[in-house]
Amino acid sequence: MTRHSVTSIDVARLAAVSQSAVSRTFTPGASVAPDTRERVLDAARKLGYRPNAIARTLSTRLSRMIAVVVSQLQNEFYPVVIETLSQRLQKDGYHVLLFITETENADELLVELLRYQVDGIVMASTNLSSGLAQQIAEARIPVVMFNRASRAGRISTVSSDNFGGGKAVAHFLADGGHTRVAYLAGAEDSSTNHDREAGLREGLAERGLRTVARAVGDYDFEDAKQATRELFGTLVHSRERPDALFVASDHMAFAAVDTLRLDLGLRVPEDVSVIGFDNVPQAAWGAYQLTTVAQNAVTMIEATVQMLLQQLEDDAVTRDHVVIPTQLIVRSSARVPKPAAVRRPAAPKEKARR
Amino acid sequence: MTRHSVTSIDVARLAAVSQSAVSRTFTPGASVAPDTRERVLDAARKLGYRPNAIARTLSTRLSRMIAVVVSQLQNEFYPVVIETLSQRLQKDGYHVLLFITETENADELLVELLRYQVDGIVMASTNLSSGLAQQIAEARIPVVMFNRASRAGRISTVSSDNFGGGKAVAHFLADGGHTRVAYLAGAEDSSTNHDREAGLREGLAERGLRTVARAVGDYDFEDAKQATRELFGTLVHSRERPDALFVASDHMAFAAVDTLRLDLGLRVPEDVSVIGFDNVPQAAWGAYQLTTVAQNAVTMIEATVQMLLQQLEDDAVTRDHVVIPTQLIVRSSARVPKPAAVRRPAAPKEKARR
DNA sequence: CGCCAGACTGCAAGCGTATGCAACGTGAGC
DNA sequence: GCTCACGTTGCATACGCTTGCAGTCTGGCG
Repeated sequence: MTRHSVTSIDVARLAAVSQSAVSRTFTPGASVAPDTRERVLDAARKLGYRPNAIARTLSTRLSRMIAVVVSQLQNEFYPVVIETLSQRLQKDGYHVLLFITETENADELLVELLRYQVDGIVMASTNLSSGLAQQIAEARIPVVMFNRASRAGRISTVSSDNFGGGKAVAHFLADGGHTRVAYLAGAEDSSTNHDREAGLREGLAERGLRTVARAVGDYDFEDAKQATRELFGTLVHSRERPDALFVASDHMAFAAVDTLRLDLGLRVPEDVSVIGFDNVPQAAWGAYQLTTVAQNAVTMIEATVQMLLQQLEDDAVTRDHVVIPTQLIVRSSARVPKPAAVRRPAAPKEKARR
Repeated sequence: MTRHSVTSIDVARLAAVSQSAVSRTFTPGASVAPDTRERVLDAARKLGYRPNAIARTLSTRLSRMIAVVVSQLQNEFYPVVIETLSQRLQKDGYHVLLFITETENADELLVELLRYQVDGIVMASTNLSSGLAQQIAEARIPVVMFNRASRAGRISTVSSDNFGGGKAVAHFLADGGHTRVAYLAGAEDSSTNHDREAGLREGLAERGLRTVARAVGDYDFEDAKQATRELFGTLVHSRERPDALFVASDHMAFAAVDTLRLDLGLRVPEDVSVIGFDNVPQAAWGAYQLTTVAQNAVTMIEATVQMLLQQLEDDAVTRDHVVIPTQLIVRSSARVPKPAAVRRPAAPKEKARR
């Protein structure tokens, strides 16, 4: 009465071979004579045999499962990431054990997760205490931090060129004639937020400008609305009102645009230019047409998977930091520099996307 | 040199007890004397011992893993579902093995998945061949179809009252004085699409109306744009142009609104009322303010998990069909019936949501 | 004081597969 | 015809844990 109790032994019996032979026919690269293999496959088909991956894991110490830890699923960027990553891993025969954590610090979850003998871990927008990072390194299980730089230095990371992206925004805004740039920050303790802001500041500085205001949206939609009100609320009719807003994520940028238009009665981009970060699918939606910095999710994921697989292959935990270039996608939520006003070679224009 | 080679035997040795004792201290409800338990926990802590869930699974035949199969991750509804479901299952100590499939028919994936001895399966917006459904039933592993009615009758389902939702839309539109209602369909072979459309038709019929046009968007954004052009393209200036459009999902509705406004120069809702289905977070965004039929994801998931856990507990595969009520969320993408014009008790108004 | 129930504990047999090792058979090469 | 390499096979053990069973020990009760 147990679930699916057809084992390799049953198959062996029916095929009149040893259990080893059955195991071998299901192990790529093992030595089996063609006709016994046929006999085994026949028997397996007749009995509805499916190799037990759990038992195999126990024996080989390889589960072919990769843990993916994500927070921030409300951010439209992450569904795309999960989808792409999952399919990419499936292509290589790996399976995704998904963990969603509300908190950024996922230690307890991770401990739970390690029990499952996952072959590797991808942490997307999640941090790891250095203590646990240490433990994991000792357990020799490869980890890649996706879209986060680690504080615990021993861990590999894949991220976008957040600094460069911020800088590109600064140049674009400056070239567009904006002089009062505000920044709507994400989570203060995240490397993404930090780098994007630093890039913005440096880029502005290069043009003799600096940010005139700043508020924190914590990568949250509602918080971003509130932050936008903080930034603009009292200045709607003032000359001191910012004329541009760089938002640390598209997700928050939508909130900002809504608030500017509907709560505060400002026009985007006529009164305020808004630029986001991520280039989520919704940024292309007609009502927002968000100018934004694209993260190349596919490339980032490819790099992530490569790093992971490499480590698995070598059976060695290494450390590496890959930075993927970003690209400014120009739509219409921010005033576009007039060709004459461009002081540098034009910013890259939006490429065709499907 | 193996990964994490601390086993219960190591702990037993250090604590000077039998390996069984170690196992028992990590098995809730097992009989262990308080002081040996202490000794074991001490030793475990010293060695960094973590019970091996794989070995436990092999022994108990319970993996505490639930497979979740999803397609359509671009539809904003599913990230919400995955997040909620994942956290709900985590709460009960289950883990999510995630499979993303582009095709609606996920047979090959499922086979792969069954090797992992998952305790249960949730299929979200995915169909199962009846052959495989049969196999799974024989393997006695519980399955719940989420947001899909099964063709293979032996499987439990949880879905919204799609028919009722469609009907509510029909009444709302009719009461709003619309007379030329068009339908933008999802995937033709999906129960959701079928039921929503049937509800719409019946609701309209009750008001002496019927749909005047229909196109298929296949639950896809780009396809929905194209479908919208088909429906309105040649009729923009015609009196025969539909004055209302019911779209089978919010995801497609955004595409429809964009197309109507930007490609075709029509106003929403002044020229055309648009109503969606799902009530995804983006429906509340200022630029769309989509009137839509809410699916109560939390309730649906709770029902799903209950059905699953119940079956696991009873160790029996049962079949049940739960239908969760839907609710019309009135925003401003569709003309609202004037109080005087309402022929029935007013449609439920939008509730406060956070 | 003897007896027994009950709480602990350890032993050992699984759970289903992988794989090193030795045995076997075959054909090639001489 | 003999030897030997090599491809194939089966045996037996290991992977790390759970759990039925039987034994030990304790305290309570008559």
